[in-house]
Amino acid sequence: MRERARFAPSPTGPLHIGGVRTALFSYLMAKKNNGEFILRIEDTDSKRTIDGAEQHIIDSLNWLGLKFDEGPIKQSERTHIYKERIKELIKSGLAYYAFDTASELEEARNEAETSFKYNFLSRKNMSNSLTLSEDEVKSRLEREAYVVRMIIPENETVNVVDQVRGKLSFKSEELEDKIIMKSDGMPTYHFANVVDDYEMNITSVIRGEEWLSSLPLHILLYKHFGWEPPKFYHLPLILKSTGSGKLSKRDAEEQGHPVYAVNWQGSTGFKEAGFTSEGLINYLGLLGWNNSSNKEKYSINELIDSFNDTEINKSGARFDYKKAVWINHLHLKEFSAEKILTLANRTSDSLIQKYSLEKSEEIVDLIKERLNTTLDIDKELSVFLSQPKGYDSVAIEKIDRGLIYDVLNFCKLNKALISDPHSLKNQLLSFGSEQGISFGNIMKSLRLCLVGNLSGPDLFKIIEILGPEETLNRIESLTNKI
RNA sequence: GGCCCGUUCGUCUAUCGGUUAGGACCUCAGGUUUUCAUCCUGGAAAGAGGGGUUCGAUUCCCCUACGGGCUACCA
Repeated sequence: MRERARFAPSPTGPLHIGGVRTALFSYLMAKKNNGEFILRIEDTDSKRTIDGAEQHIIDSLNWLGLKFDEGPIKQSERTHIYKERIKELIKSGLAYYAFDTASELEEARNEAETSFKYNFLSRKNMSNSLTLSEDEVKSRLEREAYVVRMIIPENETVNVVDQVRGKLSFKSEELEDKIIMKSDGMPTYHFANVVDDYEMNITSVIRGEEWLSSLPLHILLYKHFGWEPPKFYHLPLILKSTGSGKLSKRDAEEQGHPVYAVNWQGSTGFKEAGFTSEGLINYLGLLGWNNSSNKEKYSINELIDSFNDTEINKSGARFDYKKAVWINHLHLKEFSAEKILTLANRTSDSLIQKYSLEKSEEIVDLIKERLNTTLDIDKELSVFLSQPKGYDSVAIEKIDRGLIYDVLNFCKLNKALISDPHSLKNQLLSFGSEQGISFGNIMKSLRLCLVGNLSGPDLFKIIEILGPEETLNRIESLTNKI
C-alpha cells in the first residue's frame, strides 16, 4: 500500500512550532516512502475557528517548502460523509442518541464521588436512546437538541500500539462514551479524524503526544466500523526552554524567540526573525529524532533519506533557541552569494546598483561566514553602502585619539597608497615601527574610521571594494570628528 | 484526584548487559586573525532514588520521586 501521511491541524489559531514539527515529520514519513503528504483542515468547531488561521498554516508550509500533494481538505465541507457514518454506527447499535443537557451533565459530575464517566454503568441513568422508549426517542429527536455517543464496551482491555512507545493498554471502564456528533450536527474531532483517515486511505497518523490518551477511543471506533487502523505515531511534545510545560506563545515571547514559522499579526515569525526555512527545518528535524550519527547539518533531502520512523524519541524536548540559531548559521554560510542577496531585506538592491551583480556577490562572499540570521545580511552589507552613522566612542578612547589622528593623517598624506591596498599594508607596517605604534592599533584606528566599530571582514578587502575616493572620504570624516 | 506517557552533562542527544558513558549547543581556557566573528585545540559538565534479575546493569523488572499529557457538545 502506498504511504499516505497527513498533517491535520485545526484552524483555531496560527500554526506554531510544535505543529510545524508534526507537519515536518509527516512530510518526512510520506517522502521517505515515496508516498503522499496531505493537508487536512480540521475545522469542525466553527466557534473556535479563527479568521486567517488556515491561510497562516498554508503560508507557513509554503515558506518551509513542505509541499502537500493533496488538500487542503476541509472537514467542514464533508459533514454529509460523517452523518452517513454516524447512521451506520447507530444502526449497528454501536452509537446512540443522548439528550442530556449541559447542566444535567454538570450535575452528574458534581454528584459523583470520584470523577463522573458517561459509560456502561452511568448511561442507564441518563436520557438516551438506550434508556428511553422508541416513541419517546423519536419525538425528542424532533423537538430537542441531541448528541450521538459511541458505545464503549464494558470490562474490556483495549490494546493499542503506538509506533513510538510500543504496546499500550487501557481498561474500557476508564473510558467514556465519547460524543461523536455534537448537537449542531458537526462531528467531534475523534469521529471526523477516524472517518477521514479511513476515507482518505491514510497509512500513518503522526500527531502530538497530547492525543495519546484518545488513542483507545480511536481504535475502538475503527473496530466498530470493522476497519483496519493505520499506524500511529505520537510525537513527544516541545517544551519551553526553561521552566516546565509545553512551549507556548507567551513563554516564547518571554524567552525572546518566535513560536510561529511566519508572522502572525503582531508576532514575529522565525522567518522574519532571520531564520532560513532550511535552518528551521533542520533544527526541528533534530528535535525528537536522530539517527545516532553525529551529523548535525541536514538539508531537507538528507532528512528524508536519513529519516527512520523507529528512531523517533519518546520524551519531550526543550526548545533551544541558541542551538537553532547555530544551525541556521551552518546553512547560511554555505548558501550561494546569489541566494543570500535575495534573502536580504533592504540592502541588496542598492548594493547591486552601486557595485554590480558580480561585485556584489564578491562582497557577500566576504561576509557570508559571519551570518547567524538573515537579519545580519543588511548589517554586514551596510558597511559597503554608506559611511558609518556613528563611531564606537568606547573604542575611540581605548585606542587613543591622538594615535588615531596620526594614523589617519598618514593615510591622507599618502593618498596614492589607498588605491593599492597591498603596498598600503606594507607602508603602514613600517610607519608603525617608526612611530612606535603597534600594528594592531593602526588597524583598529583604520577600521574604526571605515566601519564605525571594531568588527567586520578583512580591512584591506574593504578598502579595495570601497575604492580610494570613498576610503579617503571616510578618513576625512572621522578626522574632522575627533 | 484518576488514567496514560516519560526520566543520560544546564540543553538536544548516542549507548540496543561488559564503554575512560560519545557528539553537538552553551560555557571556560588556549591558538589562528589587523579587530570582532568564523575556524582549530583543549577543559568543565550526566545515567532521579531505592530494590531486585544477572558474574556484571545507564541498559531488563518492580516501587518511589519528579516531569508531562489527558480527564469538554475544544481540537
